[in-house]
Amino acid sequence: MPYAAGHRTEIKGKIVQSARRLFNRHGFDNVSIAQIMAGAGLTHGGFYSYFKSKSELYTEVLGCFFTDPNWKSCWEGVEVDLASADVGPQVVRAYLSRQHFEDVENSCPMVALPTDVSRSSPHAKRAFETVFEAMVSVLERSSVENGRPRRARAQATAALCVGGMVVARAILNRVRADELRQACMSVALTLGGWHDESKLQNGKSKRSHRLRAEKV
Amino acid sequence: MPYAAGHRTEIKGKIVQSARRLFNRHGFDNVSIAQIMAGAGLTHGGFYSYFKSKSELYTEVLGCFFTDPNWKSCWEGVEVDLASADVGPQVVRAYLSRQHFEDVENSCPMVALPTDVSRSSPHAKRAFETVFEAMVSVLERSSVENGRPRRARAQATAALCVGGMVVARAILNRVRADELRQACMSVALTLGGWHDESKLQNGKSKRSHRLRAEKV
DNA sequence: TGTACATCAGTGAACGCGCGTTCACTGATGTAC
DNA sequence: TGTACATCAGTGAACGCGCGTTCACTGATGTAC
Repeated sequence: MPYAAGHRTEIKGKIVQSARRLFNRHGFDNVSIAQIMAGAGLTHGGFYSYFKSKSELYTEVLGCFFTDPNWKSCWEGVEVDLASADVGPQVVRAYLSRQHFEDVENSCPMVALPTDVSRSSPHAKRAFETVFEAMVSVLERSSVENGRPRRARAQATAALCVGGMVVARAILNRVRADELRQACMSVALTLGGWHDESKLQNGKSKRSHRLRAEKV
Repeated sequence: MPYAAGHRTEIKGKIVQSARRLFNRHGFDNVSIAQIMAGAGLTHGGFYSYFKSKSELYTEVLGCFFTDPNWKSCWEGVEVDLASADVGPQVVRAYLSRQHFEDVENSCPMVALPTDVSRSSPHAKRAFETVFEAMVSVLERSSVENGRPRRARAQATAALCVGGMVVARAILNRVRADELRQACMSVALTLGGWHDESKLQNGKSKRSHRLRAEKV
């Protein structure tokens, strides 16, 4: 038996990562199999020994983010510790960060590909749902009790994070995009109970200043 | 001069409407010019006497919704009166309604096409921005003063409406999608100051019941 | 250690297809008389 | 009212191109001796 045991697994991983980068940048339909395989250092012909079809790749790519234990590497430099009690505000800040806004290639697929998924197979939608539920679940566990249902708040917070990023990337004016991210971040932090209301009213607290200075 | 004066304007409108329906359903890239022209009752060859290129159509299609005085027709059966003082909650309810969720063809392009736009030309992004700003502006004017900046709240509310719909359409489970819309609607109404907080805590008010009965 | 070999990962030519775009032409139209 | 006509909206064949997918083949690999 030629080739080491883990060879195919390793190559398949390279193909998925190449596809993830290209899909994030150009969408499902504007990426050819030849491009994906070239990104993995291969030629197009070998693709079908790894996947039944192009659309089968969609599901695989969606699953490799957020639910993947290595997802943190996608946001290098942004600290998110899933074990921390502070994970809620950390996720919100990382998700709506300038870094995530700019790094389209390593973006969360919920930001880069949601409408592509809504036009895709039930398999892709299920994979998307899993990623979204994982995010809601993290936010829910971390949110502060305030009399309103935690789950509903967590769902709205997640939708706000995704929506804020999707819209910020679709508008032309960069200043407005930044303003939108900040507005969504502020409201999202309040929803989870991680933000002092007084800070939102005047924006003069230390934390607000720090956030602005860091250009988060 | 053969053909009446308004003939070309009328036909151009038909092409744009056909494109809007097809783009909403399949995205920019999965719709051919032949399909668009067929939807307007024409053949593909005539397209280039109306538009310089396919991508020029994107801008035109984005502009025809929301900023268009006739946009209301897109949500038949959902009452939204832009002159009303109550326009904020009306827009939120209509936007996150089941009807809007289901009627992909006549959907707001911000829900159906945001990632397509983020990969498109600056022209398309500017058109998207105009639509989004129009929505923010309506929400801002209608929102209730509560000590926090109205504009930031309006921006977050709009992002929440768009994000909630985008995610709801991308997940498989219909019940979860409904749950998500409701959660986003509830939070969005609170953000604008149009919702009694007490109603959110137990969901037993008349209004909550009416909303549920109407399956909004 | 060196060599011959079976395996199978990867190659690239070929397929049918539909796309965006162009253009010479057709024929429906309102006008002039 | 009826007819001949100039205009130009719309047609459809044709173009080059890149796509997803297939498949006969090549050659790199680890193993057996």
